Formats: sequence, structure tokens, C-alpha cells
Amino acid sequence: MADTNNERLSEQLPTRYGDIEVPPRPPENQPIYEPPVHEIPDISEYDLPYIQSQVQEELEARFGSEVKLQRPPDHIDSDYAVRLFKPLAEAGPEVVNQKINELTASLSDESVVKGLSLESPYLNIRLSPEVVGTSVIRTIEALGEKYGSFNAGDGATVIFDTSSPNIAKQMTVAHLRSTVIGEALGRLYQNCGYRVIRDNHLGDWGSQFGILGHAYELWGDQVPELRDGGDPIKGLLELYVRINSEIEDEEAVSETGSELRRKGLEWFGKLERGDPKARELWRWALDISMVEAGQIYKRLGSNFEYILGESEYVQMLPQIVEALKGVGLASKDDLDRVVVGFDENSNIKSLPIQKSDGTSLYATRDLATLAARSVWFKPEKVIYVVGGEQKHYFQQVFETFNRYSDAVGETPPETEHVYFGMVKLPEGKMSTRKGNVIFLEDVLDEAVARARKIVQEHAGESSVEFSEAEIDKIAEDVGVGAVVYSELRQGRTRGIEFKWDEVLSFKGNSGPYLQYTNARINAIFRKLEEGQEIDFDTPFKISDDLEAKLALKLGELPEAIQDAVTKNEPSLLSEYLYGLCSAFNSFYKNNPVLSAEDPQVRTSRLRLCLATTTVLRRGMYLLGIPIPEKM
RNA sequence: GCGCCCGUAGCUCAGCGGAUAGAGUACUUGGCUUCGAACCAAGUGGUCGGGGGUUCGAAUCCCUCCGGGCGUACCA
Repeated sequence: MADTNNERLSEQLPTRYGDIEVPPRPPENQPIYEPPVHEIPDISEYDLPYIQSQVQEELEARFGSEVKLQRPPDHIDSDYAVRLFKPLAEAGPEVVNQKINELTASLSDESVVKGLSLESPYLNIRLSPEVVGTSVIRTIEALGEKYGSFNAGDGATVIFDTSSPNIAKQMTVAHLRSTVIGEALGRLYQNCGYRVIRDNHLGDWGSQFGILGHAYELWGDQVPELRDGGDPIKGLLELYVRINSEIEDEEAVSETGSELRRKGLEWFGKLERGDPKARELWRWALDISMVEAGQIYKRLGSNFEYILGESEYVQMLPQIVEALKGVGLASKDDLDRVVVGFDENSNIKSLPIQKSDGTSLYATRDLATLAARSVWFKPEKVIYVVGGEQKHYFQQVFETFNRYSDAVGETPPETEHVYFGMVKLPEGKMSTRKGNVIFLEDVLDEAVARARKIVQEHAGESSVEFSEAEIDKIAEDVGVGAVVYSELRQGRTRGIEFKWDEVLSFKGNSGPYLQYTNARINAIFRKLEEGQEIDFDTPFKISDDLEAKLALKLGELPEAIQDAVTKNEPSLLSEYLYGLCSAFNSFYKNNPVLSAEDPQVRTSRLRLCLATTTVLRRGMYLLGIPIPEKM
């Protein structure tokens, strides 16, 4: 008891990062998941990675370390291949053939390799689907939902800076990417033995809020939405659009700048200095924003271990400026701002951290956040899931923080900006200020409405029955799944032009395709009569190519996850799951499961179905796609 | 101007030094008296933005030009 109290006490004591005093850690939003690193295997223990390393070893022993196992293109009927260009040129075909014969003899002991064939300059390696398939199926059956987990992180803490909507504005489709990618990466890292902290770094501070505050004081009573019964967020948005448009007009005609903007910045100054009236309005806006955002996060299945907005770090801001000045990294410039300078030939421009009126900037808050996070969580890495347009900015911040850490003898966490391309509308860049936006809530509602229509059509014609309550739930899952998947389907880096038809696609390479595949498998097990349990002792049998392909595909999940994590690219997992479903559906079409006559074949097919749903569910969970039982 | 990103099938995208450049979508065709047709199968569709180079080999690397996006704020 005493120990716990002491621990709590010491946790509450302020600590320092260099010369920066860090306040006590605020409470968490939800508990941090501690991955069971000792219970999950190493990636090399999974079937296919293990086989690959064995084969690679044999190859290297004969052809040197330069040969590398690779996946052949689709039209080649082979599982792995190596290019033997060099050995063929240097040692000649006869020597190579001789070595391949040795290799065949050596590998046939393992029985996982069915055959080798030299199709110059490639050596194609075919696995035995029976042997490998059996092994993969058994691994999946043994591990269940742990299949695909492996320990790469060993419990190290990784912070994801994700979602980060601005308060007093509705979330738009632009926030979707950070939210969805951050969530998927968080789950993927947990799956790989990392202790994950997703921190929603709300944009709840800064000049733009001052401008809004000023607008509220000027015109707040003229906006119907701000009265009782209205939607206050819509009202605030209306004010924000109006004041920005008037500022633009003023700046177009005035050489001395906009009076409205000046007043807005003054308002922010009041807020930052703690003016009670300003704080009260700010607090109210924050609260109503969080209620609205919370609803969207709930629908998307987003998890945040912490929700620490920019405002959490306000008390640290003056120290940040002093600390950076203290070690000679920052100084006053001729405009009376405080800026961090960089080498002229470093391609990094100087970074202002304090305005001439003494108020803070985005960078000041981000530097404070980084210092606080380092003290509170001792992370190995901090990953910022933020749009690519801020690339240069994050270079400035990371470089500044690293230099400061170096100057005061602190070891900074590794920092990485995992950026994504901008979401644009067919009309061009989205802008809340110009009112040219698509709200996230509307996208979800529209997706769910379309899904409901399709579910209702199916309810009439399909053999599956849905109750009214089920239809509501299914429509929500399918609509949300379609939207989430559309964000995770393509590479992060590329910009996206928002098109309704693509986001709301329910066929082909889409979220509902994965959900539908899983629902089909569920139907099989629903029909499996009581007492007809799968006999796992019956030897597993592969009847045809479709089954062989499916079984091998099932074995690829761990590698797909590994790729997705090392490249911070969830789309690699989406691609894998699409391929898995495609393989399953081809199998399903041609090979009856329940009505298979041969009991061994029937059991083997049931096991393939079971393994597929295990893998599929795990993958969908990792991406954050809802998994309806029926649809 | 400078820096970063991107031009691949009508459209949306994979592939990023190696075998006949692949998917989805759209279009055309075939498949529900056998476990769910939100599915499956097949076909049409590409001098990988243009031009140089490096290489045995280039969509992939280098140079250059053209086209588009983003950044280069006392915004975030």
C-alpha cells in the first residue's frame, strides 16, 4: 500500500527535460494495452518465413550470399524463385545443374519442397501444398486469434500522434485519413509486441481560435444555430467562415492589413494569458466539439489512450522559448519574433517559435509536447500521422528538438513523420474557411444509407433472414467498413481526390467484399449441424489447385503484417486480405464444402473455411473494419 | 525561383533493376433446382507523360523537358 502511494507520489512530481519543467502527466483516456510479448512467437517461427530461411540457407551454401529468394510473377506456376544470372554466367550451366541436383536431394529431406526446375535464368521452387498447407492450417488452429501476432517490439513504447482535429469545427473527410491510418497502425504495432499510445493531439489552441473567439463576441448573437436547440458547431463554423471571408476582403483593399485579424490575434493573446471570459468560451467550444467528435470516433472504432490537445502544454510554452534561447538555438529576429535558425545550406528554413506579441505558435506547442511525451512515456519512437504538406515543418521541429536534446544531454525518442497525401475535392483543395468541405458525418451517414438500401434488397431475395434490428446494425457496419477500407486501400503517400462513388464502393476491392466473404463462411458454420464437430485428427487433404492456393495464402498473413508495420503502410495488409478473399471465393465457388461426399475432403474444406475466417477476422480487426456476422 | 511529391488501361490504383507490366471499376459475354450472385469465370483495353543516358536487362536508376499537386506564414 505504501509502495503504491509512493509510486503515485513520485509520478505526480514535476520532472524535467533539459531545462524544461514538465508538469504531471494528465489522466489517460483509456488503458494502455500491454502486449503479451512472451506469449507470442517470433516471426521466424511461422511456417512460410521458416521455410524461406531454410531454403535461403541451402541456396547460399551453394550459390553464395548474393542469391535471393523472391516471389515469381503471377503467370509462373511456382511459389518461390531465385535468379541465377551470375552463377550461370560465371560457373556455367553444367555446374549450376549439378548444384541444383544436390539441392534437390538436400531439400527433399524436408519434404516441404515439391520440386525445383531451372527455367534459365530462374530456378523455380514449388512447395508441397499438402505438407505446407497442413502445417499452416495447424498453426492457425493452434494460435487462433493470436495467429499473425509476433514479437518485434518487445514491449517498447510507440506514440502515435493521430487524428488531431481542430475544435470548434466539424470533422471533414480530411481528418479521416489520419484517424483511420493511425488506428490501423496502432493495432498493427500492438500486434507486433509494441506498447502503443495513440494520442489525439487536438488542435485546440492557436491564432485561428482567437479569430473565432473574436467573431463570436462580435456576431455570436446573430447566429440562429447558436441559440437553444441549434447545432452550435455549425454556428461556430458559420462564424469562422464569415470572419475569414471579411478578413480576406479587408486585406484585399488595405495595405496595413486586416483590423479583424489584429483583433483576433489580440483575443488569442487574452486566451493564452488566461483571461477568464476567453477561457470560458474556449472551454465550451472544446466540450461541444469533443461530444461531436466522440460520436464519430465511436462509429469508426477509434481508440485513443490519451487525448491531450495543444492546450495541455500552455504552461510550458514560455520555458520552451527560454530553454531554446538558453542553449543558443533560438534568438530574437529583426521583427521581434523568436526564431530557431538553421544552416543556410541545410534546406531547412528558420522556425519561428514566438510571435512579436509574445504568443505561441504551432511549433512551440509541438516542441513542448515532444518534451512532455519524452518524460511521461519514455517512448522509443513518436510517429506523427499527419498530412504530407507538413513535411518541411516536421523536419524543422524534429531537428530543433534533437539539437536541443543534444545540447542538454538528453536522449530524444526517434521521431518519424508518417505522412499521407492530401484529400481534395474534384473542385480543388478543401477549405473550412471557404466552406468548401465534405463533413465526415455526412460521408458516414450516406454510406450507411446506401448500405441499408442494399441490405434491404438482399433481405427480400436471399435465403438469409434479417430482422429490422439486424438491418440497422449491418448497414452501419457495411457503410463504415466501406469508408474505412477506401482510406486504407491505396498507398498512404498518394493524394486522394474524394469521389463519392469510390468511397462508397460496395463491390470488387472494397470493405464489403471482405465482410461478405466472412459472412459466407459464417453461413457455412451456421448450417453445420449440432454434433457435427470438425474432426481435427483426420489428415488434412488438398484436393485441387484452388485449395492449394488458399492454403498457402493463409500462411502469408504474418509477412503481410510485417511489411505493413515496417513500412507503416496499412494498405499492404488490405491488399493481402483482398487476395485472400479472392482465393477463398474462387475455392468456394467450385468446391462444395458441406455437401462434399468424401468425409476427409469435407473435413479438410471445413478446416480451410475455419482458417480463412480466423485470418480474415484478424486482418479486418487490425485494419479497423467492422465484422458483421451476416449481411 | 528553390525544395518535396506525383504523371502506368476510359476512370481509380498496384508494381519501383530482372520472366508475357497487374488489380478494381467501366464495357461485352457466360454462370444461381448444389454451402449467400455484395460472388465466380472469360474477353476488349497499355509505344508505363516526352526525349536522352547508365545497364546483359529500365515503368523502376541518372539527366532534361512537359504537365499536375504541396511547401517555402508572426496559419495549423
